[in-house]
Amino acid sequence: MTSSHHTLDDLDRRLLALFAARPRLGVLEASRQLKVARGTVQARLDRLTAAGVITGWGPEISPEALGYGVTAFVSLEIDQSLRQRITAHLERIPQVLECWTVTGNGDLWCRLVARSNADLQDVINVLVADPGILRTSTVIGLSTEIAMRTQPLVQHREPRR
Amino acid sequence: MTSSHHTLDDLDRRLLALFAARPRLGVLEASRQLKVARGTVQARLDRLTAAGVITGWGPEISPEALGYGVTAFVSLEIDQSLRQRITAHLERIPQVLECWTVTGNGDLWCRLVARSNADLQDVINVLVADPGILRTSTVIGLSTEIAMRTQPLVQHREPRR
DNA sequence: CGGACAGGTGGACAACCTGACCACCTGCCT
DNA sequence: AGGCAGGTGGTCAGGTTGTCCACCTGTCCG
Repeated sequence: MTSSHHTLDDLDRRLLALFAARPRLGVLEASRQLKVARGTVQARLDRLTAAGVITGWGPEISPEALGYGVTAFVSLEIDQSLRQRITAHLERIPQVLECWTVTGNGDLWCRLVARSNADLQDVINVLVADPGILRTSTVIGLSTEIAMRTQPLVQHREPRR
Repeated sequence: MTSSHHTLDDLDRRLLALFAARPRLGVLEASRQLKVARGTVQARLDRLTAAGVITGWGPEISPEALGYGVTAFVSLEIDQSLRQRITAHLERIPQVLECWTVTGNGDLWCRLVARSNADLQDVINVLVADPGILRTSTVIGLSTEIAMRTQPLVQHREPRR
């Protein structure tokens, strides 16, 4: 089931930590710092990418720096038969950054951003324009306690089971 | 208030779209594709970074590929006076990928990952080990309808107001 | 035991890219 | 008119990349 997943060894972890800290580092420089051959770093990177562990190197964008200072989480209760259309609808709204189908009453769960609380209202209005959306409940993010991170997970050594 | 934010022009947008599509592209190659001088690309990138729009170039890691196939969202109701200690506690749990203070009953909102539903229970047990956590409610992510994205926002042209 | 195999090493090469300059042009604000 | 930010092409030396290669090591297996 949760079968084929890549298991990291120590070098992988050091590699990922290094690149997380200094992403624009070249392969050669990285190999020097890790004290391994350049080819090794290259091979590891290729393998991690092939395994899907590394999904990209994209520039990370801060919505906040673009003026979208408000983040909100919205639960949507929807007409299940219209799910397809609704997700397509959501996809078309740029302020919807993320969306999951979840267990519980809220059938869908979305992350929104907006320029202000007033703007948030506008965004939600666009969002609920689809009549397949029966009910929504919104929660506003006040402050980030832990920003999205994966390094602790990467560095985490699962105890032998 | 939501004052100083960087406004993107057309070139910025094209630049970001290009690098989002092919992140490992060099500055020179990018300048060719965008048909501008190399220095321009360099300057834009520097400015976007200085403005905080680009926050990083880190390798993006897929928890899923590492075997953490279960994602859950947890709302925590906490003893407010212990907030500090609690967030410190959460920070120490690798499976907590993200955490916000939010409006509403759930005082904190967290994103967790786990290797399986059984493992999720273990993670939650660790999480609620802190007695300052009064109540939790968990919702499991069943499927990703829209994966975390910022490009639509970047490409979005706000209508003149 | 001997082989096959994956993965590491160090070295070599030409082709290419980077960072740091420069002089110069343009549009815009004052 | 002057100042200034930002764009353009160009130069340069030095570093980096992709791609080979031969070779070594540990492990799994018939």
